[in-house]
Amino acid sequence: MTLHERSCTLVGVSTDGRLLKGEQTRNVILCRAADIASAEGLEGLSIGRLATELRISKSGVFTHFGSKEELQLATVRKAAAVFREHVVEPALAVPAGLGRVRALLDAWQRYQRAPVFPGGCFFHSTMAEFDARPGRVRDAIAGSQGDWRAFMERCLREAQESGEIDPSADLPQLVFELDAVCRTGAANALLHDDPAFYDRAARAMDARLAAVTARGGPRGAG
Amino acid sequence: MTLHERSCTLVGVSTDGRLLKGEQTRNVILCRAADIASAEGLEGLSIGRLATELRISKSGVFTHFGSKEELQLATVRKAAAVFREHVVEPALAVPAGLGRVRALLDAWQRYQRAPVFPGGCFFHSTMAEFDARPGRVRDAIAGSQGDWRAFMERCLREAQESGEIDPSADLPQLVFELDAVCRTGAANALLHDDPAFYDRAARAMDARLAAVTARGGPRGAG
DNA sequence: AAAATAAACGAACGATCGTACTTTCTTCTC
DNA sequence: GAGAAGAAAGTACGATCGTTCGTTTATTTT
Repeated sequence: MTLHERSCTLVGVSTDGRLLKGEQTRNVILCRAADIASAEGLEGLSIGRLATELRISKSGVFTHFGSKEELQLATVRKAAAVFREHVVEPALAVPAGLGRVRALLDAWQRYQRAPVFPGGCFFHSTMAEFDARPGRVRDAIAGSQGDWRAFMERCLREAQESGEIDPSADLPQLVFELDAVCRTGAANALLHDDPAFYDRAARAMDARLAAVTARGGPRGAG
Repeated sequence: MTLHERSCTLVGVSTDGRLLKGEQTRNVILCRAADIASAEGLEGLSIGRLATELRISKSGVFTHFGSKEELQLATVRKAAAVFREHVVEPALAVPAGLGRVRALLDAWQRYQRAPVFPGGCFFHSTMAEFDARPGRVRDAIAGSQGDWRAFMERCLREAQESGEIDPSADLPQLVFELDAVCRTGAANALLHDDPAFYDRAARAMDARLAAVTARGGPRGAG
């Protein structure tokens, strides 16, 4: 292996491409961290607890990240990857247009209902936790949140350009309302232990979408 | 003063009706506690920090509540009282009907924008924090949340009964959507430090209300 | 003003927090 | 398989957490 090849390898990856032991452990830690943080928040996440639950020494957990803030940032990135896997990728598997929009919203609602995170959507929890706490963690969360809305808007725009969505529809506004309704539905369902809120959210989302897919052109501000 | 009169006096109130010193202090503590919790969460709220900021001894703070959970519960009740004062009472000052509905939504949006809590709406923060954490605190938050939606629905029903709102409108669904949009707008405004989200929320709320106040009867699922 | 009660203090507890070390063991590379 | 590199353990630190206690100071009632 030449020097150039060597310097190009990723950290945590062995010479023959497999994952290094440390990288596997790091991943195990982050999976658990995202689970905990979805229920207890990113501050409730503690290195000692992580170590106890995973039967690793506290310093063993710590050295993977170097600081709690770095652990929190890595956890946010991990959660974003999980979200992409469960929601974004299923949508990308469908051709652009209204079908993809439907696939996206379906996958999103399935993700909210399914216990992929034990404490509900990771981003709903942590966004409320950090929205008034400036810093790198908040920025990371805000970034993920922005990416998500941008992706939703892109899917809607594709459907708009193919003529399946009213050309006069205000897409950022639509994205905002879909986001609001879906996340609030899931939060209420959890808080009141009542799945009916998922249905309310679904109904609202269907209505929003129906209002901009009517054949007869624009129909009010709806 | 008879024995009966004596036994009927409230705790923390002196014989001549004034507030006892302890009750005043307790109130000061709870005001600060609600402020902190709106930004840092009810778990981030710590007795030691409360004591330092208010220049009271830690034990002095503690004995007012007896446990952290009791402090959290008292803080939730205090925040609910503040919310009522800022949002519910201004609406009750207006005669029942569509006018009261408008007053309610106005007061609510003003409350979200104004820094009555430094960390945004207390209930948005704490609901996301406790929605997956069973216990008395979650029950208290869920109760307040339910009361709030019930009150909103009552105002809407008054307007419906007076013929100002479409009789076929699904009020619980409308309440859910108004709630979702308003709270998410405020949360996003804080997270991204962008007041435009308040306007998005306002636009969505106006549209929802307009859809059920149209003179020509029901117009689609809106 | 005296007696009774309430409120606040100050010190200490065990536990846990994040972080910093050194040491031991495992894993990868050559 | 030897040597290098990496991962995990172990221990200890200062700080802060919620809580308990006994004491002292304020306030209220008689």
